[in-house]
Amino acid sequence: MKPQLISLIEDTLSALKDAGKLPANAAPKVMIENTKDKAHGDYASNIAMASAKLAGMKPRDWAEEIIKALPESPILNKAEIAGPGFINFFVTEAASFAIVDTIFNQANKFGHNDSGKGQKVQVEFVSANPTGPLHVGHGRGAAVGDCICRLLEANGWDVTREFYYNDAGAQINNLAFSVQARCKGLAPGDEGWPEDGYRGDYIKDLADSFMAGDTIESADQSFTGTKDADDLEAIRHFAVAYLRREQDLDLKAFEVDFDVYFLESSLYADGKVEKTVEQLVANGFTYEDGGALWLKTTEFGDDKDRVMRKTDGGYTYFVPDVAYHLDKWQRGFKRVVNEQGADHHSTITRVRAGLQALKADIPQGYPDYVLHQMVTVMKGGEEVKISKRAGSYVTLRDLIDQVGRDATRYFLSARSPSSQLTFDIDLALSQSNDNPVYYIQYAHARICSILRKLNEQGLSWDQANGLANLDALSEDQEKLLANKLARFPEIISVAGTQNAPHMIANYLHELASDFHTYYNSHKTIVEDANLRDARICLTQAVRQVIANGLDLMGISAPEEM
RNA sequence: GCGCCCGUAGCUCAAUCGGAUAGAGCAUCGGCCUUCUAAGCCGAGGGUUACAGGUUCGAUUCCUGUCGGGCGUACCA
Repeated sequence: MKPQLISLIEDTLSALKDAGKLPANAAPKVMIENTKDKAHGDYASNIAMASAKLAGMKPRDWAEEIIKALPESPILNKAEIAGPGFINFFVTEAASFAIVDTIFNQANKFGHNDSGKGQKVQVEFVSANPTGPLHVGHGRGAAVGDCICRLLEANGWDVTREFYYNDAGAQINNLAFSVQARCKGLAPGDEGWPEDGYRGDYIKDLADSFMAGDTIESADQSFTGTKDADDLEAIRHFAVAYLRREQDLDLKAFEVDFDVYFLESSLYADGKVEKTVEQLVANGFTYEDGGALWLKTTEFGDDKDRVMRKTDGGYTYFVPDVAYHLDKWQRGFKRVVNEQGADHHSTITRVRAGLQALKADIPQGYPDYVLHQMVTVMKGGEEVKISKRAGSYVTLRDLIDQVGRDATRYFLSARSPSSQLTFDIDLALSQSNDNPVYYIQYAHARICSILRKLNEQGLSWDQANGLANLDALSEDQEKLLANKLARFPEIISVAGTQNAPHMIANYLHELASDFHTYYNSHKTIVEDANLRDARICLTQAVRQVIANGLDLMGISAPEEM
């Protein structure tokens, strides 16, 4: 509907140019907005206010000229001036309800577009270190990241989901030391317990499993505990495999799948880290100081240079990160989105600086980042501090077990990623019936029940007859619903370009609300077969759009509740 | 100190990259089930959008400053 109105206005403007009322070189951008109040019509445009100066007239007078010059159109009932110079468009019923037919034709593809043109995009998300089970913060990353992937796919992109495992480096050493201490019967606080060791109970479970000689089967490897508490290398391998398996189970419970699990250790094994360092040195962006090798990140907007190679010979974390992103680029991903927690935002400058310093013709803003703010977990009216090392945190799997996958996904992705999020466990548990996700799912189930009820009454739904009788829909709420349905493609487009999954949640809630209101005031199964078929068409279209929207969030659309 | 994110109803959050009277949910109060699922609907109260300026036809949105909160500011990741 919007594109049609835009071209209508563009035609009008060029006619006005021909008439000499607008400079021929003027090219105001025509924008059509959704109205909040139906007294303002179905759609509105600010074109008169935006181009009044060009025409040398007052906005309202100019709006008058534009309206007079509007050609006749089958989609338009009337257009009128309002407020400071808005032009409000009142669309015909036929034009509004045409969306129902479109929805049936496109079914589960309704709302999708091909603006991505099948180009490759890689989305890296979660990327938790294999040093413990996934917690709520990872859950937010998983929910938001997966939803971004689905949105990109709906916008025509070829998406690769990728998880980067930091299975090398100091944190892993720390993990190995912690497990080894447990293997030797030590507990946190004991003499000999590693400083900053991981204290969680899962470390003890892990150690017990190692000492029992268990075999761990994870995604791409198998490793058996050697029962030798002095064999640190074996402990390290075992611990990483063990925790990877745990995280795989967490993700499976959340129904988040990845196409690629990328191991940091492989960058070392393949010599990619060394190669990256050599290139940076060759390009003259490094220097030695105090026994360490530094990267001149200040030449790329950082406030101080950063250490690449420590005095102990090991690389700092961002060096393999640069190598990793070079690898992404070389794999042909012209677009990359990294979804990660805001506590890691300092890596952005360093990774981008490193990529620029490689002189590999990688664009300056590469890669894109979506940072989600911290999740505060409330339980018993108190904040649960998330600390992996202290072992006190709410795991993602706990949450899914208690609240359910759908509700967990909804809570974690229904808010703007840039806003801090409070996850109140008690609220999610004790008032689970008030979870907003049920409100949306209930609308879907209700619509499904209409068809069941119809069958019980020995009636059937003649879809073709309904489509032929859409003009029987004369209620304001019906037109409101149709117009809301027509907005879905726009929401997908905007949410996709802005990496804003929460817009889908908001839209679905609005649509469900409009439907519930309609459902309560007008019966769908009425005597008049034409009206009945038409109403079922409308509600089934609503059902399709709710199902499509929930699918974008990775949430199920139940047929009954 | 510096950088990033944020500040909207009692609480948790929206507001489609500047639009008309700032919206939902929870909580509070009052109505609606012999009729398609009451996990629902209808209504009421609740706001100087932290504060002060600026930009323009128009600002919750953009700019500057102040205050307040979170995160970062490692030869941890």
